[in-house]
Amino acid sequence: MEALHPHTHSLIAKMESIVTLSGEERAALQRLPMQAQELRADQDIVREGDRPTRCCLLIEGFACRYNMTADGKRQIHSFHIPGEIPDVQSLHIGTMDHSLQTVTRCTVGFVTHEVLEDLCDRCPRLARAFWRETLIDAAIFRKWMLGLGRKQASSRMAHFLCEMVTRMKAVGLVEGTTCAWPFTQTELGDALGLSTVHVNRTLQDELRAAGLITLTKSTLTVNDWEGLKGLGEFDPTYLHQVFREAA
Amino acid sequence: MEALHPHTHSLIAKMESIVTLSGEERAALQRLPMQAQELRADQDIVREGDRPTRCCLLIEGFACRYNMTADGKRQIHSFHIPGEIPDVQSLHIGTMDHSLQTVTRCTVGFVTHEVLEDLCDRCPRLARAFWRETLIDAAIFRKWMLGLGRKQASSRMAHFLCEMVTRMKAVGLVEGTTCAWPFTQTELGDALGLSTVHVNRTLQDELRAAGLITLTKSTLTVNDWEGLKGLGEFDPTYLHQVFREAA
DNA sequence: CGGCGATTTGATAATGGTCAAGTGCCGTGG
DNA sequence: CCACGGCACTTGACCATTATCAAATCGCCG
Repeated sequence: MEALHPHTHSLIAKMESIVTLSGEERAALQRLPMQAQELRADQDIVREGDRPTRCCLLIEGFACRYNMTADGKRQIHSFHIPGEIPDVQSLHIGTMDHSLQTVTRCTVGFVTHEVLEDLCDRCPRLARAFWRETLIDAAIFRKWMLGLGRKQASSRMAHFLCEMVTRMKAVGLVEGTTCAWPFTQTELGDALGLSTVHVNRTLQDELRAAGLITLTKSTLTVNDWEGLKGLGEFDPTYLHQVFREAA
Repeated sequence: MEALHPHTHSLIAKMESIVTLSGEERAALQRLPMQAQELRADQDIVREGDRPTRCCLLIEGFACRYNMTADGKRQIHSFHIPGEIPDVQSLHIGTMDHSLQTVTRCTVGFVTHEVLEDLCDRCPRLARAFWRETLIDAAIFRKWMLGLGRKQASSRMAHFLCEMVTRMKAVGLVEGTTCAWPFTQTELGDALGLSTVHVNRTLQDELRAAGLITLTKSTLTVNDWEGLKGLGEFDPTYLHQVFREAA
């Protein structure tokens, strides 16, 4: 059975980072019918205005959700890691008010609303877990808003790095103090409300110069977790994870 | 029966703006056991770090939720109007990651988690409606993030005005093109990520000068809805209301 | 009438944006 | 194997939106 759906490992890892699953619930997730698909980087999965009839499970790779202004500026409001269903909300809200896009090459699994609703009916605790996940999403938005509205570029950036490392750690994507880093500086800017130029300068002058991190095109190493946490005023409580904070 | 709980009128008006209620559901809401209380302006109802065992129904008046930076700057991430339960999420997320505060004098009704969970069990469609409400909340956050990260002060402000008028209209708080306006310029700044001074200048130089609005301490009149909408790039779809847009 | 918070206005400073140009890295094709 | 092309990153110079500091006025409530 399991062999038929190796795709659910990341889903289960993610769910277990925010709730405790029973054996039955785990089994139900493992049997979740889905249509797997490979996608290239920078491809829209659903767009603002769409009325999807299925949700997208991110099996492997990274994705983001964003909105755009009339003059073409983009604001990314969330990044998604393997195991997440970035658009569960489409179950309850018909029309997309934003777009979902791959950041890297991705493996995704499409699950119909019908299947998910059936799952929620049969396993009310899973329904609550999905609700909980959307609520944590909203909590992340709130902290980002605090940064966008009231913090300096360097602090905002440090907070963002702490958040991503903590979330990745929860699903086993961090090795010691190092993790894969799939984001370009342009994407960082679109998430932090900064220009690419300023992202670059902030990384150089505030984070790398202070020895807080080592960041290459594809890898992030946190050299001084306490320093980074302090600069970003990061407190992981809002992620409401079952297991606490990265080291 | 009804006489015992005149407090549920605004709740029902709000619920009906986002879902269609059956008679039974309406009755269940009307009988909702709660402890009513009067609160002064600018009083915290729950604080970041609390682990509340009840939710707060806003019966009359306006409230806001906010976070603060270490150096005391405040970011308001939502305003709440009568009929809303700003902290429903505490049902599923134990620890508050932000604070809830009155903006004006308020009448609130405290409903225990127990009572709300029982209500959700007995009326699954109401549970879904609450979920839906938290999702709309998140949609509002996303649009605010677009403003905070990527729009100019004037556009952000115009969008905010459009949003509030549209939401108030949905629960009958708008008279023609005029509504009560309970927010100070400092509160506006804390919501829009601007200094009070700049809020004032933006109102003067961009919105009033262009004849878009008339704003006094306590009243807002929209003189040019289309102009305001245009400036704010406002499209009410994201509010996912059952009845569309203000006039 | 007095007092205090909210609003308004002026002057100056700073964070971060824009424009421009150059470097480095990596995959592709000859 | 090496040259080419494109994209991401980097750096410099200049500019603009918005913050900060300071002070005056308005308006409401007691």
